[in-house]
Amino acid sequence: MTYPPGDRMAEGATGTAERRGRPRNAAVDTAVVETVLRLLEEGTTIGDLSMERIARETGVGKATLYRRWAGKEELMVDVLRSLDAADPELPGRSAREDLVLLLEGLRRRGLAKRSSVVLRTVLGQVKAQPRLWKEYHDTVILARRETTVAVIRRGMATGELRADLDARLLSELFVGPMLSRAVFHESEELPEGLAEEIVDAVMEGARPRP
Amino acid sequence: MTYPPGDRMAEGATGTAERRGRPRNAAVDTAVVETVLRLLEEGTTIGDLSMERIARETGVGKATLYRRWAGKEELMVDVLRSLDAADPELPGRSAREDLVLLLEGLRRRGLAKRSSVVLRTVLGQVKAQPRLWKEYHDTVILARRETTVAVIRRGMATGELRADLDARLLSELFVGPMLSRAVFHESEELPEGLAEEIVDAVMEGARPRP
DNA sequence: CCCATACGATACGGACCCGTCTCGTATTGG
DNA sequence: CCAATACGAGACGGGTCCGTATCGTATGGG
Repeated sequence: MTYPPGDRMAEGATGTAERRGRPRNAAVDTAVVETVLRLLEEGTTIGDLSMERIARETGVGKATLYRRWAGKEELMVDVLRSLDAADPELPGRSAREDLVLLLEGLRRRGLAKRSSVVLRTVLGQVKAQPRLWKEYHDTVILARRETTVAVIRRGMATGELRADLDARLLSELFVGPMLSRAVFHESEELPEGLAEEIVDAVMEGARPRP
Repeated sequence: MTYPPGDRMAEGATGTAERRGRPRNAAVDTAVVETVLRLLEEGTTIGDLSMERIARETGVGKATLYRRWAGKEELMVDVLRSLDAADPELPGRSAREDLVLLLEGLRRRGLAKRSSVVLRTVLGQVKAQPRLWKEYHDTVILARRETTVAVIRRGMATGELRADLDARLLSELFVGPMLSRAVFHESEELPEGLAEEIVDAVMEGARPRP
């Protein structure tokens, strides 16, 4: 699932592309990333994640790690990539349906300890690891926002949604409540049906209709 | 501003309450907490914060730290406490006004690097430091939610807000969009007037009114 | 067959950290 | 004045980590 890097060691230009000796064991790449995810799920901080420990827990030599990644940061970037979940299919029949599907995707993601823990951890390391943050922000956060904004615009075009509001603001009206629950609270607070509840409530508004 | 602890060392019950020798320098308590906040603002991870470094950067002996706090976790709890910002005064004239004030408080908080960075950092350490999380969750997150829910209920009672929705869900409709911006995006995305925009949009709903 | 490379294991020097303790000095109460 | 405590500085033993190097052993390509 992970797709670790090609060879990063390249000391000189000596490298003829033809690799000669024993080939790398691809299973190791996967196993390492899985170990990191498991440790994160179990509550380990990025700060507490050492290459030494990762090697130990994977049952692998340190050299095997350094043969693949130049350091912790490089490894982490690959770990993040491995979390890229496919966006849900959006049938496009109605804005409401698409929005519910999007939020439902978020809800499931919040329920999967794996991504929610990683999410929190990543958020906490933003400034310390600008590369990690940029990677995550650009590939995950911005991508989701663009998808959502596109749905909003379609809804505006069909008259399903008010066209007099900023599309991005509107998208966050839908997404924000689900995200804040996923990030700030616990998984018991992400019950089934929450996606519909939020979408319908935002659609109708908080003010009583006459 | 910070109010560090009384003496935590209490080895035995020997402690007669009358303190004899040189009294502690209260300025040190403040200076230490300020140092930690500064380091966090500058992007230091909790994991990279060592007692040794905190002492060094504050210009203080390690013993001085350990005289006040039993360890890093205790110190961090006090750091978090020092961030408790007074909740804004809620005049209670209308739900809309109160909600705008609440969200405006969040916006300002997101703008203050100090709290937003600490917020992200804390979120990232949740599982690794259950005590920290509980402290933060209970004193900050739950308190805010309760305040918001109270406002919502008042609005329901006066007919300003729909009474057919769960008050907590409704509160998150208002708070979530502001929070998700503050946490996931950058401070340029927290423009003046955002609080009103969100409140009004949620009030009216996303569906066109007839 | 043979040589390049991968593998797990482990040792290495250097860095930093923890929490305690000991200096010499400052500052208080009694 | 004196006993008690605080202070900055830093030594101390014990730990973990980093990134590199070196084992002996697998496992492939040419």
